[in-house]
Amino acid sequence: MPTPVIVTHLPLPVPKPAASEPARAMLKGQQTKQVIVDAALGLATQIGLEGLSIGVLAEVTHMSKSGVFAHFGSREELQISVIREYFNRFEQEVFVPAMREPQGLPRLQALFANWMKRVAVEIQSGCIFISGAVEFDDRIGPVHDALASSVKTWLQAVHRTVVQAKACGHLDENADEKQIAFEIHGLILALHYEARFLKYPGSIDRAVQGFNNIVA
Amino acid sequence: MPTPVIVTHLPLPVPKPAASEPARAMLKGQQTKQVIVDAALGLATQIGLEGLSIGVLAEVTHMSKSGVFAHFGSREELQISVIREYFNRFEQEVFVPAMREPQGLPRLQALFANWMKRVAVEIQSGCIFISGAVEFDDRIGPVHDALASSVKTWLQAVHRTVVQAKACGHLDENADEKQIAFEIHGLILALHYEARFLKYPGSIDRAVQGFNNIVA
DNA sequence: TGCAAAATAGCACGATCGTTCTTTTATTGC
DNA sequence: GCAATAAAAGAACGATCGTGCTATTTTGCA
Repeated sequence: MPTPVIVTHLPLPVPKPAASEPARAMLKGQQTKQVIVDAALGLATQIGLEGLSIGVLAEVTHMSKSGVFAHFGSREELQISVIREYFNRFEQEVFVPAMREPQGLPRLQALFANWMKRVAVEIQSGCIFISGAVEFDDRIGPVHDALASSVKTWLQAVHRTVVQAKACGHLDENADEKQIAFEIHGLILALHYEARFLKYPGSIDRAVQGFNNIVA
Repeated sequence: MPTPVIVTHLPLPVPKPAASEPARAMLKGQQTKQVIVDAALGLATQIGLEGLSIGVLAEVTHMSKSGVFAHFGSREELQISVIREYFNRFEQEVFVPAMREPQGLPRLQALFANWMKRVAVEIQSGCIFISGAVEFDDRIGPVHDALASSVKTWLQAVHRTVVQAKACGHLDENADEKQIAFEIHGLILALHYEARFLKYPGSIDRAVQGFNNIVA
């Protein structure tokens, strides 16, 4: 039986892939924009999307403020570009490799393991899906929307993977898929909170243990 | 067997209780300071401790910027005052009532129920123990320290309550108390995230269900 | 009631913010 | 290589920020 391919798209207007084949070189403007977004992502993970300032971004990239600004037209557009970049990396690093595992519990375990691995790195660098949620939870506008739809897309992928695992008979037949997805999310959030903010050791092991408790 | 009285103290230099008996009226300065802190707490829960600005705080309280500023001497001191106020209210609302319940599972259940009740309100208003953790997770200084020690004090109280519940034989004898405290924290964080940021309905029920799964 | 002290206001400072406009430099297609 | 065009820089704007200094008002006490 062929396992259906499930692809997750970021429900945002994705600009042209900017010529994927390496033969067709990126225009100068496009590649400096990429440099800026990379630097902005690095800054945003540390100090948050709201802490992102065009001034320090210009310093870091050795450009003028207006030079940086011209690529985006507004600070909000810059923030949205950062969110888009973060989502793409997250997808490539966490989602895509897990999809190569067989459907069911193995795939769910891989998904959680990859997620954990990523958060373990983010204990040092920060996670804008978490910090952004706090910064934009009571605001409206395009930045909030871009962030919320990215997060929802990801959480839906988690939920779908749980549903499949149950459908494969790998979970208790009385299991509530939404409940399991909720509790998994909680483990990740607690790991991020206690490890990054409180500097508690052993949080990773506790998140792993929590996952095993849930699927058991 | 007498149940030991457990008191939680905020490990910060607490300023004079400012005359607890109502006969001794508060000095004018003290009571306007209280008004300012109240307003600041209201602002900080919504837009975060970092979003707190003396300018808008002066507007809200119908005072001059310097009038507000003089009560604290620095923005950091204002933020610390807000944290202290938040902690006190949290303690009175969540911790103190639970301590009136008998030790063991009933007290743990009351603690979680009160915590949930508070977070349910904070779905609208925001929680500075959560937003503050994100804002100050990679910063150093007195504000970070005040926030971290407040949170640690609270989480230790939760852990202690779990230990007591197990000691009373109300939990599985193989239960890991730290693990349980970790998972409970995760449920609260997931509730706050999914209800406040993503506006998902039913998050409260899922947190309750998660708690029941843990203690079972 | 008057006087010292506390509380508040007023004003200005340097810094940083996002943004706009104009000018200069670099890159592209022919 | 030249001309058209894109990219980057430069300078300035109004706004807001935390904070310091000096006046003015208000309070508490003898």
